[in-house]
Amino acid sequence: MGVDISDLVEARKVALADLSGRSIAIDAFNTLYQFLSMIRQPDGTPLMDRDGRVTSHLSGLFYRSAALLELGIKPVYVFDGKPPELKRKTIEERRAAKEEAEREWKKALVEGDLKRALSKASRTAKLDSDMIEESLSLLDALGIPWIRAPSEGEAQMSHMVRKGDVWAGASQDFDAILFGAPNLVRNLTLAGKRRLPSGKTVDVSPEVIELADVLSRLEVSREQLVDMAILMGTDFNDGVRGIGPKKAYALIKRLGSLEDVRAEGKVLVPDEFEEVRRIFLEPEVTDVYSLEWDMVDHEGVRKVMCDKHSFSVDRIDAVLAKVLAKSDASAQRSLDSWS
DNA sequence: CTTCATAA
DNA sequence: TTATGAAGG
Repeated sequence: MGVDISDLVEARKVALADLSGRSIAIDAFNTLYQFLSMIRQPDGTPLMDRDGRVTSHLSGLFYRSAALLELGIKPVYVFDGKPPELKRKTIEERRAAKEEAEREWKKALVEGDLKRALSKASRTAKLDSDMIEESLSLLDALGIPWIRAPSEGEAQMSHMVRKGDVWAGASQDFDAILFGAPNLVRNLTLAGKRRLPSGKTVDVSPEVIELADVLSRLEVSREQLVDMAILMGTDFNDGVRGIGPKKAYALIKRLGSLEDVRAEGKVLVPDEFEEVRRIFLEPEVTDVYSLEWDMVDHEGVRKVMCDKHSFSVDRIDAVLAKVLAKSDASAQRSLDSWS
């Protein structure tokens, strides 16, 4: 979820190939949830290994990561740590929504309504600690670095972009903008198309959102953008009833800050606004990490994907062959540059 | 989601 | 070559 400021920002469409040579910190939870909700059979059943364990997240993580490497894009996955206390309510609401979706999925199946079944199933995605561990093993085997954030993954990712250790953060959520990431990539997907719940396909291409561009267009500071988000509602507070992006923008433009909005007395500013501000402006992050992209451990990938999780050896090998060809080529280029 | 096979 | 649908685990 996160904050929906899509109406307030402009994104620049890019081709995946334009991102070649860049390092990108990817919001791991956001990405894995995407895979878990989308990679399903027509009745909503996720992919599973021979032991009945869900493998949709591994399928997505493997094919996408391999393709990024092949394109010369250097991914680092950033996992969430302990959520801020203020997120508790959001987490509980999501859990309840998943249970409800689970019931509706089963109901739709009984009624034989496959379209509705798939749509409901996609909202039941759950990421457990085993799935996270499996994902980390796969990334290790692929030679892709990962980081466990002390708290919010998006905060950690944004911190790394701010420091210049990576070029951009990647997530479907806009929160990285509020956390101060200078560059955010959305729709970091391979296929240029996405199937909607309706069954229709729409073109989607990666897009870049620049924090500086957002702020200069709106003529606000990041602090003011965060204040707008608090009025609209974030993962850490309920928004003010009746206030969306337009009204939040108008209010902050006219009055300047939440203190001033409160002083005017017309809008009931959320009580916890100062704490939510601190989450976005002074988040808990770490500088203890190393970004190293290693050689792909072919045998290791096979172990995780094929031995443990029933993926086809042929398919895995075919993808790895392309990645290895690419890394051999770059190794050759760097050797050439010495001569 | 990405890949694969098949059709236009 | 591009579009579409089924399969993948």
